[in-house]
Amino acid sequence: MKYRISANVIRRLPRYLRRLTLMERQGFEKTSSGDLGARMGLTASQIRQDLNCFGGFGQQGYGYNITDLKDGIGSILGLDKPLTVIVIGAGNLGRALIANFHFEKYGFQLTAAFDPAPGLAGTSISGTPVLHSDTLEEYLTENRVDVAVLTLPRSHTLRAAELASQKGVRGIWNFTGIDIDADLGDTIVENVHLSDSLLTLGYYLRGKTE
Amino acid sequence: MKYRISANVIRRLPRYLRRLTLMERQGFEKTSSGDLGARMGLTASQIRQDLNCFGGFGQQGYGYNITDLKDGIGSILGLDKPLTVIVIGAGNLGRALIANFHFEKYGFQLTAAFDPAPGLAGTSISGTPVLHSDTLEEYLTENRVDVAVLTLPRSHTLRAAELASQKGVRGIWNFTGIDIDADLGDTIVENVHLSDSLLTLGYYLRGKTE
DNA sequence: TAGATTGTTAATCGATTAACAATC
DNA sequence: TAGATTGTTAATCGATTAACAATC
Repeated sequence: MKYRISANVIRRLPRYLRRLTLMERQGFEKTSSGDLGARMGLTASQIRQDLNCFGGFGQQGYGYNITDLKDGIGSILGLDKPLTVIVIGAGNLGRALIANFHFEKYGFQLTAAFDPAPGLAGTSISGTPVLHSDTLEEYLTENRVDVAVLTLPRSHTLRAAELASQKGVRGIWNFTGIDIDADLGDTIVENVHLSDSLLTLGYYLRGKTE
Repeated sequence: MKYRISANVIRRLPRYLRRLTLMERQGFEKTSSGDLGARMGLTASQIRQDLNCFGGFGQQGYGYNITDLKDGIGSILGLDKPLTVIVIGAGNLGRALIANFHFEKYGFQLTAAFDPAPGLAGTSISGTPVLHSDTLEEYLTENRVDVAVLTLPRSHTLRAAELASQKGVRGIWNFTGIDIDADLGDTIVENVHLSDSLLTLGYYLRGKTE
C-alpha cells in the first residue's frame, strides 16, 4: 500500500461488505457506484474513491461484479485469514456474544471462554468450552490467542487487559465501558461504548421536540 | 442554537462526559483545555471549539470547573430529562442490557421488556417486568414509549420497528445487525453493528503483521 | 460504434489546528 | 500586576464532491 488509508474509509468497509452480502443474497449480480450509493446513502464519487484506495475492482462501462467486490472487501478485512478469540467473562453479555455473535462469519475463531464462577468451568456454551479464570494465564501461555473479548466486571478490566497483552494477545475488544488508556505496547484496543450510541440517539430525539 | 452542530462534535460529547465523570471521582476540581486534551488525546483547540458550540463553560485564566462542565454536558445530552425505554426481545443480549446496562445513568427509564417465550411473560429481570410480545401493541397504545431497543431475531426486526414507529416510538436502538432502511417517518434509528467494530480491529491487527 | 461507468485529477467543503486579543 | 487560559478568528489540513478523460 502506497499511503496510509484513512480510518474513515476503513470504517466504511464493513458497511460495504454488509450491503453487498445482502444484494448478493437478493440475487443481484452487478452494481455501479451510482446504484450502490443510492442504496447506502453515499455519493457515487465517494464509493469510487473508497474502492480505489485498494485498486481497481470495477470495469469501465460496466460497473462492479457484486460477488467479486464482496470477496475483495472481505479479503481486505481479512475474513479469509481467521484470528483466534477468547471471551473473558461469561456473564450475560459474554454469553450473548458467545451464543449469538457469529465470529467465524467475520474471520475469527472463538476457542474458549473464561469465568470465575464455580458452576461454569467445565461446561460449554453453544459449543464453546468455558474454563476457570484461574487457568487463563496458563491457557495464554500454551495457546496462540489473537484477540481477547472483555466482558467482565469493570474492576477487573485493567488487570485482564495487562495479562492478555503480556501474554501476546494483540487485540482487545473491550465491552466493559471503561476506557483502557494504559500503554499496552503493541496491543490494539477497541473500546465498545454502547452508552455513546444511546446518548447520541437521545440527543437527536430531544432536539426534535424542542 | 444558531447553527447546526456537526455529528462529530455530538459523538464526542459522551466521551467528554465519561472522562469528566472519572476525573470528578478521582477528586479533581478543575481542568483546562490543555489538561483535558492531554488526557483524552485531543488538542486543546479542538476541546475549546467543541465546548464553544454550546456557549462558555470556562473562565479565562482559570479553565473549567469539572463538576460544572460535566453537568453542562450532561444537560446538553438530556440526562436530566429521562426518556422511557422498552426492550423488545429478552434473549441473551436483551437480558444482558436489562441486567447490566444502566439506562437511568444515561437519562433513560427502562419500563418493560417483551418476549414471546411462554415461560418468560410475567417474570421480571433485575426488576424490569417481562411481558408477552402479544401485548406489545396494546402496551404502546396505553403507555408513552420514547425508545425501543431491538434485541430480537433478525427476521422480526422490520415488523417490530414499523409497529413501534406507528405507535409513536420516536427512537429505535437496533442491535439486530441488519440495517433498518425503511422510511419510518419521524422515528430515528441508531443501528449498532458490533461486527463493524470487530472487523475494524481485525483490519488493524492483520495490517501490523504484514 | 455509442452509451455507460470507471479511475483519477481538480475543486469544494468542512473539520481541525494555530494564533491571539480579551479577560479572569 | 503578571501569568494563565479562555473564546474566537484565521490558517491549514483532510475528506468529500464534482468533473472528465479513459475505456469497456
